[in-house]
Parts: sequence; C-alpha cells; structure tokens
Amino acid sequence: MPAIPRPIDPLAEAERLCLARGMRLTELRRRVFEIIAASPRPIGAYAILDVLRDEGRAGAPPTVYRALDFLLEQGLIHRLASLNAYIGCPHPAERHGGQFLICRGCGRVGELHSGLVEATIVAEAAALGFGVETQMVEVLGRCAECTAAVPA
Amino acid sequence: MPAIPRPIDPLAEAERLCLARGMRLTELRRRVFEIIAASPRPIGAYAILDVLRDEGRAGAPPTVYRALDFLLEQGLIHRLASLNAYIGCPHPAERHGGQFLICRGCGRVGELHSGLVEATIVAEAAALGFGVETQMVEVLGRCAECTAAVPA
DNA sequence: TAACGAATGTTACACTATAACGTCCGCTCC
DNA sequence: GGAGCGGACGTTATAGTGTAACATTCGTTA
Repeated sequence: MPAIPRPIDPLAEAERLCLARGMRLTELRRRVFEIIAASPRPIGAYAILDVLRDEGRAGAPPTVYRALDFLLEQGLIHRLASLNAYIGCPHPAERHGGQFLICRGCGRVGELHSGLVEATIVAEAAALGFGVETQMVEVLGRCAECTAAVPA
Repeated sequence: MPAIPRPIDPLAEAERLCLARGMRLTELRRRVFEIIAASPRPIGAYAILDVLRDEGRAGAPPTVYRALDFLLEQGLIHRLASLNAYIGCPHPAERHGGQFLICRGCGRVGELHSGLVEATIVAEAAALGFGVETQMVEVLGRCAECTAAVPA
C-alpha cells in the first residue's frame, strides 16, 4: 500500500499538532504512537501492551486504551473496527473519517481519503433525511503488489 | 429508519433462498434469524443467546455463533463491526457489501444500498491498483425522526 | 507549599469470539 | 439392514478485546 505517502516524520507532526492544540503528548502517549507508527500493519491494543512490557514499563490494559483514546481524539491514529486494530493516520492535520483498503494478501492497510466517496455517502444519506456525523469505510481486497505476485 | 422497506416476510424469503441454494435452514438457524429480524435494533450474539435460553433451549456461545456464521454466509444478516452486533438484511437475494446508517439518537440502523457509493469506492481503489472484494460502510449520525425531535 | 486537576498505576471484571472434542442424526452405498 | 460418512449441534474451556472503579503520582498554579 505504498501509493499514499506518509508524512516525513509522523512523530514530529504529532508533536506539532498537540502543541498547537494545547494538548499534552506525554511520554506514554508518544511511545504508543511510535509503536503504532512503526508497525507496517495495523496493531492490536494487547500487542502494543506487550511491546511496552518488553521495554520494562509497568502496564495493564487501561494504560494502553487511555493512550489510544487520546490519540484517536487527536486524529493521530485510526481504529479499524473490522480488525480490532489501530493504525497511524498519514495526514492527521485534517480531521476526517477513515477510508481503508485492507489487503488480504499482505495485511497492509492503505488510506483512501476520497472526498468523492465521502460526499456521495453524505448526499445519499441526506436523501433519506439522515445527517452524517462520522463515516467509516473498510474495504477488503488485494493490493497491487499482491495481485501481481499471485496472477489470476 | 423506515425509509427503506423490508421484505414482506423476511422468514419466508430466507426459506425460499435456502431452498433454492440447497442449504438447510434448520430449526436453530431459523429461530436465530427470527430473533434478529424481530429486533428493532442490531442485536448482539449474547443477547440472542439469552433469548434462546429464556425459551428453554440448551445453548452456549458456539451455538449462536455457528448459526450467525451460516446466516452471514447466506447473506441473510449483516454484522456491524463498529457495534459488534447483527442485523437482518432487507434484500438478501442480491449479495452485497453493507452500507449502514447508524442513528446515535434511537440506535436504529438503516441500510443504504447505494450502487454509486459502491462503484465510487471500487473506482478510487482501482486507481491505486487495489482490487476490491468486499466493502463495509458504517455511518454514524442522526436519522430524520431524531433530528426532528431535537431541533438544532 | 498547599491545593487542584490531569495522567497514570492497579485490580477486577464484562463482553465478544473461538478451539477442540464428543454426540446425534440423516443419508448413501453396499 | 447396517456400516460408514458428513453435517449440525452440545459442551467445556479458553482466547481476545475492552472498561469500571479506585488509588497514586505529578505538574501547575495560587
């Protein structure tokens, strides 16, 4: 899923945004964010907890979930409901609902970020009188590399 | 979410489809389907289990999950990943990915079923070389009734 | 330095889902 | 008719995900 470029330095971007918003990117939150950003695939809360424990840090599930809640609120990460896993956001500066392409082959996830998809959903929902607040699109399939690797 | 009509008789439709496909809609599967179809809101697996137990039926989680797996495979129900809950499908004859409008006010869920949304997602994904297999759209917001009940 | 609130530590538990194995039942094929 | 087979279900145990509730620490401010 390399089609979409990541920010040069996700951590620096996260620090910049938190500073601008007056939010505290503490040591724990920063470390959880780094673990997610460093993972090539979506990572689960308990896998993050394992990493923290390997580093000698004390920790129980709430330790991780509180950090995840903060990062989600700040839009620095997304939660993939279909996988119960978390992924860094490549463009956290603009708040947005998530649109994800999940590859069945390699497990990597790309973010679609299509204004057209978003607008179409809003319009179709509005036609039914439904007011959209947040939207979540998760698409399962095969990425270009995996399609090339296993030709039909 | 009454904008989308339900089939006249979901159970009859389910029986018809299973018969046509040579699949067995057993007593247990039928009952689980009825419970889901009768629920005005998405219902969780353990809530279904509670109903079965209230009816005096023996049961453990696998009892319900196996029935759910069957109904999902047949496209008779959908799973809402963001809620960990299940909902009947209003048009099970055509296989399709789910597009759901989830109301924060009343908890009811409508199915969008927009070919345009689906096609847009497929097109945008294809532009990145990604081949779509199944897609899942879950939209959180407020339905017409709840918007009217609590004016801005 | 006292006081306050935010962040974290800690224990316990709720909720969701599946693995593994046994039993029963209906069907087919000799 | 019975041996064998496969699908559905029963049962026990456990894995995986997430939160409630309360104690403690820490930084900031007054």
